[in-house]
Amino acid sequence: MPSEDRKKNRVTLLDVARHAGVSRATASLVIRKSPLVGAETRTRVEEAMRELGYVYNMGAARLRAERSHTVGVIVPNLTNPFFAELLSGIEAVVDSAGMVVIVANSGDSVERQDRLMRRMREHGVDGVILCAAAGTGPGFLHQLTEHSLPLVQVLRHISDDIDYAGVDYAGGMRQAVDHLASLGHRAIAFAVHGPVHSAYRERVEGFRDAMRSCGLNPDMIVRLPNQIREIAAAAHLLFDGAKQPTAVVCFNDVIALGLAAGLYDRGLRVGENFSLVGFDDVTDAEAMRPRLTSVFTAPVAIGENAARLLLDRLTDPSCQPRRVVKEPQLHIRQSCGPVAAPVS
Amino acid sequence: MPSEDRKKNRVTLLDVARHAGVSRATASLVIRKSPLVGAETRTRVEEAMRELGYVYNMGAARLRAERSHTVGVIVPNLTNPFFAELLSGIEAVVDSAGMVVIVANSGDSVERQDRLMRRMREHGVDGVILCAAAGTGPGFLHQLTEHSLPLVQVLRHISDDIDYAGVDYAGGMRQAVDHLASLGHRAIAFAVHGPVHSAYRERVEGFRDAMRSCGLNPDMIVRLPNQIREIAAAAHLLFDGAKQPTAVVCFNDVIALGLAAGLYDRGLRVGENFSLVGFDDVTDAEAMRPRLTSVFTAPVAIGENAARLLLDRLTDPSCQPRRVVKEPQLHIRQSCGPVAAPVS
DNA sequence: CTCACCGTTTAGATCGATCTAAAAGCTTTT
DNA sequence: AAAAGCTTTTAGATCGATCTAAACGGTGAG
Repeated sequence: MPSEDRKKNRVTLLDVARHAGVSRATASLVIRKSPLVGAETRTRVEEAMRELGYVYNMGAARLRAERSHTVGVIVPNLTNPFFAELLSGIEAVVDSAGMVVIVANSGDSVERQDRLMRRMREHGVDGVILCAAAGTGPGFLHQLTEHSLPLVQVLRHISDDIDYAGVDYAGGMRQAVDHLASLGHRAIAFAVHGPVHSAYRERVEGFRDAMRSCGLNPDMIVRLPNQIREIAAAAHLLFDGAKQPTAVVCFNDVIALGLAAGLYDRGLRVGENFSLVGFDDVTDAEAMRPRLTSVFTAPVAIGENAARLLLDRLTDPSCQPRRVVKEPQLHIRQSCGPVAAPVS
Repeated sequence: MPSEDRKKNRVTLLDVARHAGVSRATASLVIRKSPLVGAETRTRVEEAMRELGYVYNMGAARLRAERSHTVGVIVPNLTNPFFAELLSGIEAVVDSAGMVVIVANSGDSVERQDRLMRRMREHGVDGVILCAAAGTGPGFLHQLTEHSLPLVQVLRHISDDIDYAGVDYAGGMRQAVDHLASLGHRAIAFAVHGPVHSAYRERVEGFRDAMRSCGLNPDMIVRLPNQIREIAAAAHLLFDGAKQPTAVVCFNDVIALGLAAGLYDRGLRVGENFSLVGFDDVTDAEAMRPRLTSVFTAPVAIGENAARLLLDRLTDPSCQPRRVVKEPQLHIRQSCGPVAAPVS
């Protein structure tokens, strides 16, 4: 019977209102669960929505209300499992606040990051969670907040004036070094790779401070290839220096896994005549043999923290900038042992 | 007064037009790179945009043009590195088409998936890439496409009438089984876990078919715990049956890594007296020792395929449903060897 | 009887872009 | 000189919601 062939099948709020015998405004109030509307009217409208199969049009709402129920997330690398877990934590909290996540990958390039940030603003996101690309200056961030775009830094810290959710890398390094020192190790190397950003510097400085406060030489820092598959073959770099390490702290678990493989290839037995500590504690740490002792940095929890920080700021845009820094935790497994005879 | 700034300071297309001495409509044409507008006018408008610091308002544009430049992606698990790579491939293609990705996590629950899909429609996404939660019926998908929502299935195949990007799991299984058979293995188990969905069934059936066509018993299917950390301890399940396997094909690399650890704990030497083939070829396959022989399923490329499929459908919504099925590739490394003396 | 007041409902303006159809400016043809 | 044809520009309607300020019906106080 209803053969009024509308160009679009789209059901609008006006259709719902008419069907329920009220005005557009009232129907709008029902949707937004306003207490202003009478109980009987409410049920009538809700029923009409159901009968017509109405779907809310955020786009129209956002235009008027200047609220998009959308948050942007920019990370430097989506394939890294660590960022995947971070994203997962963010998504969970954002979703439960009834909002959605727009995700983008800066590939650690500031130019791309610039473009993406512009796109985020074009899409009218209510706020952005940013793991800044290496080389991002504080000016870039302040420029955004001055455009009154709520912003949260995650994992990489650029400016004190802007919310930040991250990890106490220095504390994590202290735990790793203390653990190795307590096993008798004195020549401990630090294996790094990847782009240089605030988290990188914090880890390196954290390692050096920890070594110094144990009275050990903090300068055995070994740079490895960025390509994951080249790490194993580069394990020899650990022993190219003057002083021969008996243990190594790794910048992350990717390096730890690569080095474990490379050390195995060189005939060393990790956990017996060489010790290895990872960083991040990805799920593989538990799966490899020997099980990897690693500093757990709880990426999912950090993502949740970042999202909560942003949601808080959305409700009160003028509150003081906050820092939420999570204490990591050393998970001791099998990859470290007492210091053994020096290796040739 | 930053909140007031937001309203007052917002530069609209009208401001740009006035500043350039043209009408709103002309300015709009310039933005959309229409050939209709004169060269001199174009540069004048572009200059005005730059001077005023104009940012495009997608929200307003979408309302009128019914195009949001947004695609939804729903995956069953964000923390799984495999899906992270998939997402990465999708994001790259979508981004280079000038659109953005809204990502959501169904947690393999059809109820959540239902909610998320509704939210996607509320946000007016132009299309959705869906890795359907286990238990999703074809009716759910058809209901969506009948609402004229462009849809692409990825990795899990529910309906033939809807675009699909995935992997030839059966072909991958054939390669894995053939490889083991050529090494002399005749008692080959298949280790599975996780929820049952189309990809699950395809892998299981692929394995069974491959075994049958080698004249081998296809029924040694061993179910392992879903929890990653429990897999290693469950390795004994492989040997609980009547027939003792000399090799195992794994449902994915997560299982392979877990079993490798568990077999090591039982004193078996993978690649020497027991053989192991993984599936997916995550980056860790290369990093573990012995290096894992695994079937590479190219998640990034599949994500790219899915995104391209969706973009094509957006430009021509009425084209025939297509299937893009990628052929996986067996990466032979060190975890398989010739059949050895039966294990006790 | 009027007025103020309450909870509820509504008409009409509004957000910032795009679309449509027509006008304006120019050249070329009749 | 008028008509026709082309390119370029524009006014005004429009998308589907929210916001504002006022109206509405009913009650109780003055």
